[in-house]
Amino acid sequence: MNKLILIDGNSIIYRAFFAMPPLTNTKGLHTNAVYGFTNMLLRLIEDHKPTHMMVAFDAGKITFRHEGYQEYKGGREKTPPELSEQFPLLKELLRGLGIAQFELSGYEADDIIGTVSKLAEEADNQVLIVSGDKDMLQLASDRVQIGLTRKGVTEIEAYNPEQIMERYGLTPLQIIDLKGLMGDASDNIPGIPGVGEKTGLKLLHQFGSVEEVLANTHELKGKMKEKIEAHSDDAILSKKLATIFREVPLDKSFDEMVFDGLKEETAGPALAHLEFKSLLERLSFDAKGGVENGDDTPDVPARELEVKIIDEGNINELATVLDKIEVMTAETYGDNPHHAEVVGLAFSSQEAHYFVPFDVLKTEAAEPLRAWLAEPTAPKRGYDLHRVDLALHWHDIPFAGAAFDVQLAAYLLDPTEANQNINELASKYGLAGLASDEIVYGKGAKYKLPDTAVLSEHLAGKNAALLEMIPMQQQELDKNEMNELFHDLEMPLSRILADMEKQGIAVNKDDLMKLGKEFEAQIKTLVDEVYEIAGTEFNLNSPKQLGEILFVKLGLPVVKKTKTGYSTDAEVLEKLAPYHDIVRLILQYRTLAKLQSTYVEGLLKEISPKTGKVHTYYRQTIAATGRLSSQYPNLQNIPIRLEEGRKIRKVFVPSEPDWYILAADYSQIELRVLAHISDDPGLKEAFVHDMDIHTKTAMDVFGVQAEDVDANMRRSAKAVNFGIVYGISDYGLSQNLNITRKEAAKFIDNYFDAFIGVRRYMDDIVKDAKRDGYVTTLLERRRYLPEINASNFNLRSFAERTAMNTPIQGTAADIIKLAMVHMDAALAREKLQSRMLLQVHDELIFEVPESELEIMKKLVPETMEKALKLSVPLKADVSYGLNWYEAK
DNA sequence: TAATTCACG
DNA sequence: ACGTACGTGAATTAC
Repeated sequence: MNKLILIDGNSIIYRAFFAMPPLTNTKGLHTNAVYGFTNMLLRLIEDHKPTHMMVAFDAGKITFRHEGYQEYKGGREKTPPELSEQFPLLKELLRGLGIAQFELSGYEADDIIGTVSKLAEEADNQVLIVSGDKDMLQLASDRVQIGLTRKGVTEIEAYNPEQIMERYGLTPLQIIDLKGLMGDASDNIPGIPGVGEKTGLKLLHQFGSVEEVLANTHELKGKMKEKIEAHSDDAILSKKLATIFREVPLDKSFDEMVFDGLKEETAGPALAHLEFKSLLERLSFDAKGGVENGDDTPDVPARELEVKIIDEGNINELATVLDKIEVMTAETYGDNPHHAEVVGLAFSSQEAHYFVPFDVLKTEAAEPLRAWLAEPTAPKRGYDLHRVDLALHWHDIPFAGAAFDVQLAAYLLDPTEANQNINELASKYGLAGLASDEIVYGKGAKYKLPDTAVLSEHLAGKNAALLEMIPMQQQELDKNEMNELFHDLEMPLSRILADMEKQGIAVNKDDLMKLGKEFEAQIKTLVDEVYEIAGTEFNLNSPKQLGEILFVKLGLPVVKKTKTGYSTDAEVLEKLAPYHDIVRLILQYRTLAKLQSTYVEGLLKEISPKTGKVHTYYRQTIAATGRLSSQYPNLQNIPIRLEEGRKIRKVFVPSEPDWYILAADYSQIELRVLAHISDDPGLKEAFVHDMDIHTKTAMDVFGVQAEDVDANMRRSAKAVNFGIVYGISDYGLSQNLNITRKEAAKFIDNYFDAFIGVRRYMDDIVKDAKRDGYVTTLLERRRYLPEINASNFNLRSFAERTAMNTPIQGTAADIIKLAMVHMDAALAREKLQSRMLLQVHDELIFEVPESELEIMKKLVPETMEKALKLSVPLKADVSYGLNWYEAK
């Protein structure tokens, strides 16, 4: 017989919150209620040894009870923020503890519990319901006990029907009648005024039910009779409201509630994350989930898996079952996939695991396997296939047909926790028994590859985890309506990115070295001058030594401090420039030193000897907003704002003679997106007429005509527009414009008066985020904001600004990604030689043969503008030249 | 490995 | 009262 524990999550967390003294973790989040809740859970598990557990939560503010009675739960005190911020923490912890949690929009936790307990007792199981709410007593039966919290939260008093009879003289169902008569102030259930527990019990002992009481009021007298007769409707309504609904359409089975003990590998990290050290000790769990073993010898993975190790002789065993292969994992070595070693590949079907050492993959006998890898119609599922594609490419093994990338799916499901490796993902999905990479390989300097037997089994373990994970992720993608985003945008994009990266962009090495020589000479002069003025030689790159010179030796005023000492950043130096000639020189030095080390030397190091190009690596799972990031080298931050730096762009050239670099960038994409999602009439009109948006903003904020907008007004308006996109704060704007906070606040207020739709958007999106715990882009990309209800001002404000910014930045990212997918298709469809090379957030860069210049000048901006239909037009400007500098 | 600085959108 | 603008990556110093 099974033993189920069903917990009323909302009720218990409330109790715990008020019962426990305040407690915060090092990040400033309150954790006392979660702590109390956890203590109670551990106690329950120890005392009752349940086979199944489930925590139910209320979902949404409006429930079916509001249909008949809109004032239900009206007038209730707002949940204190110190408590609301703990809900996401609790839910995350429950996942780590392996305890199921249910919620269903429109129903309360007690309805879910009522429904599950009904099913459970019908199936002959034992049930313990845990709550702080006496209403639950109505669910008691010979199979269902009700545990009510006493005083604190860890003490629980269990009731069965006999004990309820002893205590109240009522059957469980009569508890509903009692509440019908008494009402409940906290839920705003009226009941009959003047009837409390005592009178209610007396009436029920006499008549048995609310209906009988009302039918027999003639047997009563005095004030009591009047009140009951006057409020008979209230009593009926109250009884209805107090009745737990036991037919909730829950699409859940008991299997989903199975609890087979706390697993150290998931519970440990979850408890450690909350900084519950005492609980970790009590359970003697390790914060890392018990994966540390203290010595260097690799552990044998927990799962015993049989792996067929493939060699030239037995490769047919794999070749004949390729159509059954469901997942693959490639073991690569090295951070930069363009230079990564490939150690071997593991393939798994539902029946068997295979490991192919890389040397074997290169043999003639492996041709069928290589053909399968290269075949676009043969679907590949795995983790970070983009990296696999690149690594194989540089070893001359083509790869195609990526159909499901677990890393990418994880990124969409939670972009802030995406760079989880397979092990972390596996524990997230409750799949145990995977040895961690650290154990198998050792970490840091001790990193070394284990022998084939250990490695192949480890990879097979990963494959086994992937096999189980993929359907779970697919289900979650379905639930979040992210199928299109995943299958039609991000998956195709990952192949396009790989193509761009393999193509690379040519760099004129000689010119770059010449530029480096020029910088070197200028830097030398500047350094000498600085030493001369300072009267001593020191390390100009050291903020510490520089601070010493500026603020101690030269006695300049300290403008700003950092954690470790004086700040010497550009903003500070600008302020100091009037005081001393040395400061200008230092600023110039900084500019040139940056260009030299990052862009000349850095770029030179990245030029491939093989291709004479740089091949960046776009990362698709880093930025929380949905943007790409670029590494080895980063080609998304090549200088442009200052002329000295902009010259760097001259060395980026077409890779073929008589070709051109063509660049197209979206004009004001983020503000256009804002106009669309805020539906602000003024902003929309500005873009429909393609006005200069900063001038238009200045006109509306300052209340002047276009011709009266001076440069300063436009500059301020531009800063306000930036601020709006970033999630505005008066403080941030005041810093940016170097004005007082009051003046900045005034600007913002004027802006919101002029663009009321934008104000409404900002208010609504923050409200939505507080309600849902996440925000989304137009294409349903999602970002969770667990700190949106934090009581810590800084944490909460940051989350609020993120809530405002992410749908804007993220939708812009969606749009250019769409444009890239469409552009890739267009180049193929039109059979063009032109190649897409780079993406820089709102800009696409191509290399184009002269013969295709005319068509590309039209096709690129057109494709970009049509990527997604908004309520305002999108605009893209195009230009071209002999190098990236000229394409401006 | 963390902190600081600075390049980009 | 609180004290930050949103999102990245790379180079460098200092611990």
